[in-house]
Amino acid sequence: MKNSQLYKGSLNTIIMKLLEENDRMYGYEITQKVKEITKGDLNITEGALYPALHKLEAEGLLDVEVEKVDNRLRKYYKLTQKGTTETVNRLEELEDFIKNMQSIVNPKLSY
Amino acid sequence: MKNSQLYKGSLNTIIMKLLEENDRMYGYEITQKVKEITKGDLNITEGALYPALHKLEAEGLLDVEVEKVDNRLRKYYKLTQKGTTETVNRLEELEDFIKNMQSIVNPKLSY
DNA sequence: ATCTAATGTATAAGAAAATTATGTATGTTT
DNA sequence: AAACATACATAATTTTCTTATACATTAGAT
Repeated sequence: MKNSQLYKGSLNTIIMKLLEENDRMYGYEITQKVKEITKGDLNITEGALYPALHKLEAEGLLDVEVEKVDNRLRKYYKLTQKGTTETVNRLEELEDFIKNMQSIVNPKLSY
Repeated sequence: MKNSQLYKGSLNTIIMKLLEENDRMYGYEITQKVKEITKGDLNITEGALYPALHKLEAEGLLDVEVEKVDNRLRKYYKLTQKGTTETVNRLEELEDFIKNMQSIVNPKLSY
């Protein structure tokens, strides 16, 4: 993991975006998916992931379904209706953020 | 200020990039420049800015020159040689970060 | 058979980076 | 005279993450 701290603050948005696409996912699955998408650049640690999931659930943005697969516990998370609405906002913010950061890196292209 | 927390962790990189372009800048000038570039989306607060500048200086990445303009104090910051080298790395990380975040937002374009 | 890695969740201690609030001081505009 | 802009700074608190640890099952390697 190239540990730049740039990813700070983006974890919630990442989780919500993945859940918007995949309907339901469990924690470990999210870490693997992110690792795959970023080609290993971003490895979400459990210490960051699980508290984030619990918080999103507490905020009413995620629902959880517990299942046992191969005798191992899995907690499937999915967006609530509120979560789905909120995801739209977060993704707008993310797109603005990306554009803004690009404007900063490459000011010549920003007009 | 649309306060998304996505910008968390990107302040140092923003400062260094601006200083790479503008040779020397003072704190207040940086806040105004960022506000301009992001069309008001990002307003860097003093409580974030000044500690960040002091830390970059302490790390030997920035040099400071104090001047008095219109009877008001200004502290001009510029990249040291070490800072210039480090800026190259930070910008690479930033570009990777942006690409990764784009892959997450728009997975259809990521192959 | 035994060990290591992978799968799966969780929390606690600490660090890093920000927000919020406050403080000081001068100059400009209404 | 009041409000806003310029210009710096710090302290208290919060947010978010890293690091370390913990428990439990399954798969693969030696």
